[in-house]
Amino acid sequence: MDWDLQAIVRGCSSEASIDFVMDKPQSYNLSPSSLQQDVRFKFPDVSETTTILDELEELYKPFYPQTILTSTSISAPTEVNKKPKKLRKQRPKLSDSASNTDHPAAQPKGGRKNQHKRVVQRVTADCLACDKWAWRKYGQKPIKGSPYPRSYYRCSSSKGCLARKQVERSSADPGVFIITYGAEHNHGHPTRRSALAGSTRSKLASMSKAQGPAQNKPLEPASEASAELGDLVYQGNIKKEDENVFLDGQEIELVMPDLTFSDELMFPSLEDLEGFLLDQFPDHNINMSADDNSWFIDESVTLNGGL
DNA sequence: CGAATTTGACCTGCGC
DNA sequence: GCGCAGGTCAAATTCG
Repeated sequence: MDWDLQAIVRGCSSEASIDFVMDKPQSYNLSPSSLQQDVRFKFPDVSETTTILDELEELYKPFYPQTILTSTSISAPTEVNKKPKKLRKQRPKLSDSASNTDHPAAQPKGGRKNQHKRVVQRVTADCLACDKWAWRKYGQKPIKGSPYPRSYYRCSSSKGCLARKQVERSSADPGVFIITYGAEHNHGHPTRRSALAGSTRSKLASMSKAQGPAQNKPLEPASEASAELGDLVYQGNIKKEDENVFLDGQEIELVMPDLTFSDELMFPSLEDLEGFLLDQFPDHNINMSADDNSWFIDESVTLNGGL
């Protein structure tokens, strides 16, 4: 068996779930009492093994609504102390706004202390639009050693949200964008409907603009404007020989863990769970049954090519 | 006209 | 202490 694919890896780093062609049609079955991850794989060159739930939790922790946080690493939302309007050439000392330190993410500006609890993702341009948060660009800087500038975004979904993200095109692979998330949202994850009504400017407009006056920019605004939380994407060739699976010649381990966790911990309401599923399985049809409290995700692969 | 983006200035941390 | 680099601000600009 041998096929080319674009594997959508859900999670990050060493271990995650992956969508790929199955010999037999497969469906995901998630009950309200447990979420069962169907597939987990591990890269052989990574020694430390964590569960996919750890990865997912780590990945999404900064974006959880405060009410469903399971970790104490994220403080309760605090009122943002808005600094007084600054004059162009007379900005107040940052030490003046000492109350900003109430929030862990409200570190002094311009510094590099705000780098704890960061989530880094590598995504392709196709996957930049997976994020359902609304982001507003507030800066762009050339980065030493990289031909591409880094763009800075803050969350515009909620007033006072301290969530930040940086989007940078990989110098090694211009087709890959490196997204770094910092701070955390102090509000709930927007539903798909609300996200669609986001505040960002039309991507098409930016795209057309990118092809116009700003065409010499290293990083097109269209790409950045849609640069949102996405899945980690591996593009490669998967081969299956007997019981072994190889990704670009490297053997990967496929395991079927029996992992469960309480949805009550993760999703305070059915709507949150539905939103989560829609985000996690955007290419699947999610059938929700109120009778038996089950969610069925029809299998449809996000692959290029075939057998 | 309001909102998002652009872009130069400003601020801070870090290395030397 | 100084300079560099990264991160943020906010006026100007652009766009729907």
